[in-house]
Amino acid sequence: MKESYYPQEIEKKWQKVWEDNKAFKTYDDTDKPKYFALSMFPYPSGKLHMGHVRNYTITDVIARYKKMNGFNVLHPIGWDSFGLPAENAAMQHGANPENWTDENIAYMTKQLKMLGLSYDWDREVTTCKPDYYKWTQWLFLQLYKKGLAYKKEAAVNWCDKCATVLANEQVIDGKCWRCDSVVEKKYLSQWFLKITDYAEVLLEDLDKLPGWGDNVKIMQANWIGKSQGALLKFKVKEIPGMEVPVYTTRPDTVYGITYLVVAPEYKDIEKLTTPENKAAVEEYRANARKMTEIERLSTDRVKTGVPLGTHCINPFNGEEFPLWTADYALVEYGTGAVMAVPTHDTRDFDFAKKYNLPKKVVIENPETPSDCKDEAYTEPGVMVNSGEFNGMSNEDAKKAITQKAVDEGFGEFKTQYRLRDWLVSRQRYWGAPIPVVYCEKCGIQPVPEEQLPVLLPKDVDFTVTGKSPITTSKTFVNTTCPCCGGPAKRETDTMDTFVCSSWYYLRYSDAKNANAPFDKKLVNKWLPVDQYVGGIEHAILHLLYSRFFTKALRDLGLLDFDEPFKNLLTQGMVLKDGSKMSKSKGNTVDPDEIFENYGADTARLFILSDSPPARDFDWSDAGVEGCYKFLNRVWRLISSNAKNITMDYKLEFPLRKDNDDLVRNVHIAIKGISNDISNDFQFNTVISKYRELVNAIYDWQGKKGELDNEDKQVVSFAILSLIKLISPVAVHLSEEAWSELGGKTSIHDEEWPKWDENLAKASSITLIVQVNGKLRDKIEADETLSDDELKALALESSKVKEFTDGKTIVKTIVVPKKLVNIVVK
RNA sequence: GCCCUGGUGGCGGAAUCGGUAGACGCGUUGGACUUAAAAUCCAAUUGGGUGUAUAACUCAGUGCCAGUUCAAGUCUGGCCCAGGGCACCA
Repeated sequence: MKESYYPQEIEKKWQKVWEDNKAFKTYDDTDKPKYFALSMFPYPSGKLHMGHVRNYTITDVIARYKKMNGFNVLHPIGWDSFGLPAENAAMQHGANPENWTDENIAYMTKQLKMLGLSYDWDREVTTCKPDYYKWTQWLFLQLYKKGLAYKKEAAVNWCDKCATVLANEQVIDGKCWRCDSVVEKKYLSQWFLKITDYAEVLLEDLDKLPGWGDNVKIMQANWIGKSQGALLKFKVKEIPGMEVPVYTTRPDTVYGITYLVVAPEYKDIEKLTTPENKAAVEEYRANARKMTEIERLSTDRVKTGVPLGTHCINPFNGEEFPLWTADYALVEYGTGAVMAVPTHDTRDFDFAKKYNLPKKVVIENPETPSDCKDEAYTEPGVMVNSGEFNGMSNEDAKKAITQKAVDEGFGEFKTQYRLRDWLVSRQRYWGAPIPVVYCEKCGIQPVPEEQLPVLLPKDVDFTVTGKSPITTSKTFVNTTCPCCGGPAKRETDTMDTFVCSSWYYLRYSDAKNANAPFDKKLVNKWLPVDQYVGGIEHAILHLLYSRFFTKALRDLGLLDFDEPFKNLLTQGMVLKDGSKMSKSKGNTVDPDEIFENYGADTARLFILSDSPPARDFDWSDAGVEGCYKFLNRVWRLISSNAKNITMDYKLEFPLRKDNDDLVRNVHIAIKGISNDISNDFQFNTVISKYRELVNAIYDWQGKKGELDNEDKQVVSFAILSLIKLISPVAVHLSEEAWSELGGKTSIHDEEWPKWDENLAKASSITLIVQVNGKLRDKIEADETLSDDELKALALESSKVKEFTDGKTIVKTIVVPKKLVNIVVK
């Protein structure tokens, strides 16, 4: 065995062996329990960044650990390879998005292999390949048949720079998630997936996910935004037969309504406007249209509005109140109309104050009644000025008032969600074509399944601006109607890439299936994913869409489970100098350089070492250096002992004290490391424990001269255990060392070491002695001593006596085998 | 404004149930080895104080203020700060 560590050479050597042997291929039929470990698959942007390295290393260590613990592990990888960057690159360089993508995949594949990741490459999936997107299209058609995909004209988010529409989930603070440009509203006819049908179950089933962090679950719950209230209908005084319905969560405040607001885009607004008010209303609406979403939704903007001239009648008390339009009412939520109660809603209060609209208190705290002159009263209280409901608590009144509305026919109980349907069409080339055609006679026609895939055309001009490159194809658009055989036009929109990524994890169970997206038996065998690892940025987007897909496909009978990801680990970001690594800041670290200078094992060790996986990780060059030194230290420990180590060692108890202590340290390490991995994958403390074990072996060795037979058995046990423990992280070093020491098979086929509970603790205990809760002495004691004996031992201590002399002992607390606290006065 | 997460040495962080605060590492300082350097190894490293200064001892200390307890980084109440999410959602 060579004396010094030479990572570049051994890493290359073993990577080739593993590839040639298909060392990490997963077979479907074994008796072992299954374990599906999955990283969120990458977009092939060009090169791996450190966030990828962190993500894939975490999952790889988990996969390897589970394999050593007897699981049949599925650990695949693939490419989320449709999307705008490829198309933009093509436009800039006159290239083809497909070539650009293929080159990136080839390069990144090489990097993944250099990292020593244990993927089953036979299950690789690539969403931009026809053998994959055929099934994306097929699934779209199944959703269409079920009424879960539909086309409608709606106000949608438009990003001018990306020249496409966006889903609500892709608009962050009124800006495009990808390019940060301000998003506009446009009225367009677009394809939607009916995720709102699943709003309730998507919310409820969050409770079935104890293996997800609360932060993610809360974010999803907020996004779904369930609220319960009432739908109330108000007759319009001036227009017989016309009603304005409003949704409210505060039916208890109906007696306090003093006006009603409709959104500027409200569908009946023109009917509700009197001729005298028409000009002012038109002008107000025109201004509202001009505003960006950001301006419009800013909460610190002064609220504005204009009256329509008409009035509604409050069915509860017969009062009349005016109708206004104001842009603080949102057309997309509820009915687009709001009943305004300035006394008990802060927004209505602001508006009423500005326009001098009346206020009427209907809820009061009896102890501190407020006239609501200075601010709205939004706390619970007792009903006043509310007819038959006076004296009731406002919480009870919500129900009672709604019930009255139900009984008298002007309202109903209503549950409202903020979640909107998922807009999936994109006016771009590089995506899965939406498989429908438009026929003048027959209307929208799905492409027959046997004609799938609808292939992306190649005769495309990528340099066009203002329209999707796909529309420049001479061969794509014109087709025949599958229904009447007459001329028809293909849909030129492609699908949001998030559609492709909403089912890729299912495809891994049966990646090569040419007859179906996946076999039902196989998908039910491997799924749900046991451990999913990825960035928090997908807390809503990908994770919500995937949950929706899984439930929809279950309802289509394609699979039998209802949640795709049993456990979710959201890893923190990789930072450098306290801020996120980015090209624009110039603080990136190139993984290739790290592999070249230190090797993949160092990179893997370091990326796991300093922070727990869920927390942000600050990259430091000194830290990498430290990990490299540690691996050298491990290597030297092994190589300098190579001649003393036998694979078939035997420990014969009792051992001499120093040897017994080393064996104990090994068991303590096995136990600690196993527990840390089981407990939320705390790899940072796992690595501390590697170091402690290595230090312990060095210390032991430092006190020895020539090793006798017992020493050799003990050091064999210690070092071979160390190699196993470190093998999921230092995958190459451990393989090389194992092989050099005479291992017949791969270290990665070994079993995880087990600990003996009796040996996984120190041979004696350190008794902590406190006086009045303060540490005064530590005494080495035999662990068999009883509580009384420990107490006596503590009282004998001279240090304790200094603090107890001349005082009365009030009581003594003994924590068995650990601590004695003497309370004195 | 609402919700979530966090706040521990110079730094990253550790600390099953409330029971030795600061594991492990980075950095720093001193030393050994060397002609020298690198590498390696050894030692010190929360702050203040007493001190025979290489010993030994002592007080304070986990964002702030209270509380519960024999005992609080850990539990309770009230604040402050940082990061993240949502936000005119009626």
